[in-house]
Amino acid sequence: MGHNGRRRIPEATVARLPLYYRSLIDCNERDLATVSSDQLAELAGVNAAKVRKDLSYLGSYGTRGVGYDVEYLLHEISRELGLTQDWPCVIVGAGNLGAALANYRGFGARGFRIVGLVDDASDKVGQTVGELTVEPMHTLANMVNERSISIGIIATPASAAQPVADALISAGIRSVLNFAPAVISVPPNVSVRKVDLATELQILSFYQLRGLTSGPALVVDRPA
Amino acid sequence: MGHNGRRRIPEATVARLPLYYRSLIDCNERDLATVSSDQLAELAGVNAAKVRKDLSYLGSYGTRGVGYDVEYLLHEISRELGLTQDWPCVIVGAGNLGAALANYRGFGARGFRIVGLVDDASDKVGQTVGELTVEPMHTLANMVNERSISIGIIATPASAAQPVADALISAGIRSVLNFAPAVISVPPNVSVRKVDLATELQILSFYQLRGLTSGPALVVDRPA
DNA sequence: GCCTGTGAACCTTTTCACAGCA
DNA sequence: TGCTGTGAAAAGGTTCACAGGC
Repeated sequence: MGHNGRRRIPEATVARLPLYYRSLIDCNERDLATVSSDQLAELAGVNAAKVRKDLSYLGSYGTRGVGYDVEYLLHEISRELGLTQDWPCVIVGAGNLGAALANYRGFGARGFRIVGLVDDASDKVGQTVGELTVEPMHTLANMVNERSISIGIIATPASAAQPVADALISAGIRSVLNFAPAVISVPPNVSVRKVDLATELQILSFYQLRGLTSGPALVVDRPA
Repeated sequence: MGHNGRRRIPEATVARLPLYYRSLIDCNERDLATVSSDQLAELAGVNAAKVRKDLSYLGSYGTRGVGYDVEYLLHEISRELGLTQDWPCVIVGAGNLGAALANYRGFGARGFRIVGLVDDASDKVGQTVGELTVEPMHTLANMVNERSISIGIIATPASAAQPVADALISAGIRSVLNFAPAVISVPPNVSVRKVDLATELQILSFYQLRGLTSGPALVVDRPA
């Protein structure tokens, strides 16, 4: 089984694990017992060498000549990603985006439940969004504590992003998903991921402008 | 001025240009005439060496001992990103997410106007969302043509993503932003960027689980 | 024969460090 | 002196290609 055991998993690999996870769920629903790196690659939209390399960082979970046991690999990846446990989330900002996120049934369901929705605008506080009621900012620290919230989602305008981040962090949050189009500064023990719609569109426009394509874009193979 | 002239801009650099763009807008609003790579780095949340390298791919637009002229650099980056022109977009999927995106005033405004909202559900068609009316799928090809749409935004459930992508592409779209949690296959002359909330949360959960932080996360420097 | 696991080659990206110009 | 522009070094990520077990 080579040197394997406890090597540090590269960031690029971590970023692809959710992709494999989703692909394996697919396999499972189609009652496949095993998958090859080729099949998994196709489902995940990457190439087979990458799949094998990535999975090898987790351990030697495949069988030569056969492939990977779907259930088993699914279990291992879930464990690595922490999807066997619950991650209560709070959304700050109950505007269009915040409300949509609160209602969104696409959080891979597993684990990431929205348990709080916060906004400071007095016309928002008290409103109902799905099963949540909008609560005022000053309740944040208590909320995080009482509901064991571990992830904060920023869905405010850019100008509010930094103060909101500060508030989340001083409430004890150490993982932040930022939808506001602004860079936020955080201490080194806090993770931030950002999702920026304008940025994505601008990248598309760059390539469209030149008749080029972004990425390997080798995600081909459709007949037509 | 070195070898510069028409070197190909690396993808990693392209992905950061929107960040610089936004930072420069900030500078402009604060009436700064010039900005150094250090300042720009701080605003964009990257390091100064990267800023200089990135900007050097565009040309030698800085002045040694001084920095970069804000207006001028802003103009150059706008041009590179194609923000001097209009990019009409269509959103497919008028659920929570699609509706939120249609209303979202955070597309960096410039250029990316949503000019169509499409959904196939008969209870959605005809509804009004902001200033848009939901139109049925079969109007897509005409719409793309008549309104010169260049970017398609997929905001459907995962199961619809591939057929919707196919429809967009056969309508002539060559840039796709995919919010559905599914991999879509496209021919090599089409760009796809994806935004996946579940993926982002799972990456956060991976690092939180281990008490680690993703990325360089050196975006520090806040007093406290 | 089939498919994994993995060194080694290769390519991209980041960082360093400093020459060169204002 | 200050800050850019850029070769060169280092790090990180991807792909190749094949040994090795099923």
